[in-house]
Amino acid sequence: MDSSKYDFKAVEEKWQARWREAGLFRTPEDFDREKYYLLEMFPYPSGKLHMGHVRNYSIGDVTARFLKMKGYNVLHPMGWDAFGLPAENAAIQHGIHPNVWTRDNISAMRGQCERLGLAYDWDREVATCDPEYYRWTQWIFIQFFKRGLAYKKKNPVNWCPSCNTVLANEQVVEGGCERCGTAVGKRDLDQWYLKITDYAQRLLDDLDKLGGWPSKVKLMQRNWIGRSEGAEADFSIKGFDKKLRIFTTRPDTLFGVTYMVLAPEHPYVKELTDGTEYEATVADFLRKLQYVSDIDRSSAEIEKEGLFIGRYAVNPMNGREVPIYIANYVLMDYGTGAIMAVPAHDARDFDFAVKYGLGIIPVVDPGDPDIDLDHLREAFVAEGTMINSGEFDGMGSRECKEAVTRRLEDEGTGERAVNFRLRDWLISRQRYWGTPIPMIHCDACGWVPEKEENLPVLLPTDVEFTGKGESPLTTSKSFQETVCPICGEPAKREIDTMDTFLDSSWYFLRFTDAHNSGDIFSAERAKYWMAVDQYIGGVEHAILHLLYARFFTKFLYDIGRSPTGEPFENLLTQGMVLKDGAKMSKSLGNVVSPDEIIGRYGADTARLFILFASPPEKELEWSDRGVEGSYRFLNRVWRIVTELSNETVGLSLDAGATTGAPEYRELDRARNRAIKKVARDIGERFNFNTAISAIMEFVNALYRYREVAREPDVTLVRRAITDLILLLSPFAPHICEEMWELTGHDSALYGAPWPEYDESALMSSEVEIALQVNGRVKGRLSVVQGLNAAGLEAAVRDSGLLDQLTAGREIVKIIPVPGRLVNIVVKER
RNA sequence: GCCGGAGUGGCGGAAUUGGCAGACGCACCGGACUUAAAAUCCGGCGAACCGCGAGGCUCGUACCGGUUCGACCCCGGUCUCCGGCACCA
Repeated sequence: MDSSKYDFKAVEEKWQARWREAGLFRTPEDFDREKYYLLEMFPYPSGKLHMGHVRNYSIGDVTARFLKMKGYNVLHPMGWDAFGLPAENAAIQHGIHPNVWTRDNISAMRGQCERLGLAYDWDREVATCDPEYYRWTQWIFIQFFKRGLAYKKKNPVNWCPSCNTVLANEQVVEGGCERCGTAVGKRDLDQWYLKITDYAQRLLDDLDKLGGWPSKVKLMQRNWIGRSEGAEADFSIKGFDKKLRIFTTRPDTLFGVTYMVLAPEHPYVKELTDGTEYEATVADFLRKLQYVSDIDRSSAEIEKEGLFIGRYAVNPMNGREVPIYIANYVLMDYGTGAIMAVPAHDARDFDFAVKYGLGIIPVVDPGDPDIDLDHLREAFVAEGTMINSGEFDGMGSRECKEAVTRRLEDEGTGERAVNFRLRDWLISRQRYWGTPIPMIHCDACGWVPEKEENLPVLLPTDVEFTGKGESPLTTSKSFQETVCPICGEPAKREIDTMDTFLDSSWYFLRFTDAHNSGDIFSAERAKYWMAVDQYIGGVEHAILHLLYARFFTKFLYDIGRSPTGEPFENLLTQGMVLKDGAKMSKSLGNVVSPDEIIGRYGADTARLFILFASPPEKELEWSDRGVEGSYRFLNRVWRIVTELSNETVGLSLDAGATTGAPEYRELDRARNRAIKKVARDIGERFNFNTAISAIMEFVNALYRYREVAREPDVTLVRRAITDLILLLSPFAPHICEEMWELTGHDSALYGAPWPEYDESALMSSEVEIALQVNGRVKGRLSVVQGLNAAGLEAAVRDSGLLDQLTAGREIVKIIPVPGRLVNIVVKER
């Protein structure tokens, strides 16, 4: 063993064992102290951690250890998002029960966490597949059901033919399955939904309260919720007694309507065409559409297709009769499933009108001579002045929206309306390894929830995993056959399980009271710990997980359970870990395994590098050289500490006077500067990279001191290395514990108080300022500390440097900036 | 297409938010130690030009322009890259 290097393997194993034995990371239940709830997004137990996890948890761990040192009562738990498809696939492919596979993975990953030195309170560990956990997921579902927020509906749903299950809209990415990429089709299925749309407005409004969230994430959620303001209007249909209701965000353009479009699935379509000459062609069109929707939808944009259905609608504004079409570009599940088409002022309608030779009537004048209203080349969608709009002519289009809406309301032909893009959340999954939906179907009583005292509804074990056909739960008779909780007659259990996003929508609440067997969590504990003060995870969860978690929290708040309406006070979205400019992946062969790095350099090095290489929210480019640099740095610390401590062990910090030598003051200034900067960078800015560079500068100052100081001041040195160990300990806890012990401390380093700094030691009596001429630095001047502007200007004038700097040019003015510089403005020649 | 974000040395990145651009690290170069190498310690390191030299001088934060005594930072425009949404009426 090279004596200039520390034995990281021995050191890390030693301290991990000690921490474990001492139960050091347990969270005391001390409600009088100021709390800090720090949480990293819990992982899916795939089997091993990847570098993204290491980054995520290193950020969290440094913060947790720092806050603990700052005196907070810190809750820092970890758990497992343990339901999901890979476990089931393992069962199908290797014949391992999903539960066994999952448990094995969890213990492997827990071991990795420990080897990274992560200070988690494992006493609060939860796995969403624990019956004691999913019991409460089921309980929450029943509360939703009781309040009419969970319902079953037959609907065409997104179906992944490869995963054999339905997908939420959110899980369809560019027309393909989020998980496997297979083209998603449509199927008519009876499915459970959660009525998240009831919360759309609040989910939107409360984003404004989340000052500690990245604006990017808030914007993504805003767009996802997609609030649109406008109006609904009734068009009558000639020879038909029902009105056709449409939604529009542009009521101002009502006079420009030249045709109407219904979604092909609109219920009127059948009524309007049955028995007419159009019946056959319409049926044909629908069949074709079904086929189209089943093939690759991800390829860019689909050509707009439509069909006249032989009927005419009457414009409520001006009585104009316009033809009614059906077309693939109108969706049944947004608005009313029908639109008024204004080709002059809507890009989609314009395309369609051009293709089918339909009229284009401009009603908004852009006031731009370059735009020829009679021969529009594209739709004009911006604001302008109304034309061709009867009494509204000359009005600005913005006021016109209001005016038209008012007229619709006065005449009873419409009203103002708001629509959201957000749809209700489809939560049924035709899978085994998930939380069973605790519902029972009784022929007499309909859908009835399981009695709460009977929860959890356990996953049965007598199932077969074939990977074909329906959910494995269909193979368990004992599971399906039950009795109705209301009438006691034989009844059947729901065999679908829940989307795993439900499991992860409330786990942060369970951590506050993880093993409460009588209740979801105690009100007292939740009140103390909630909300999560800092949540840390990848941006990929910016929409789904974070939106669902907010929704659940609001619901639990409404029923008097959650003490807060928002779960996460502050959010940090960390960037990806890249290698050679690309995301690490097996197919690219650029994966760096955490185990390998820990084995070669130790956990302290891995943590240090990953935090030093880049600020947390940015992408991080993996660099083997950089890792070596971090390793070298730790060894450099080790050497100076062991060397200097030989001379200072056992010395009291209060001992002796210190010399006033310049090198003394310089080292002491470096120490104070580092304490201040590291605290600020960790605690306020989350800039771990600059915190580490501040520690490096401090170490460099120590080396410089050793180089220059003829007679090292032992008190000074001891204070410096003590504080150095404290500052570095959140980043590299193992080596720091070892050095702490080595330098004669007998108490644990974990949780030791963060050092104080002395502001006055940061000041030197003189400060060097820059002398600029016309903004360019031309010289320097030492002046006394704390000089105001006038004093600074006088000092420059008295210095006798002006003539030399200006070279005889006329001085226009002098701008002194205290503590920084003086700019002398001269006339250029 | 719409909405966001970002462009700083050979590389990762700093810059107290309008005040000395390039902290810290990587890579590279030089010196010390060594029989030698590695390791370590010390020093150098944006570019062009002038000077034997100490040093001087100009340019430089994607590009063009503006505001200002002073701009990586603010404003207008352009380009490139990344991310989100994508027929949402």
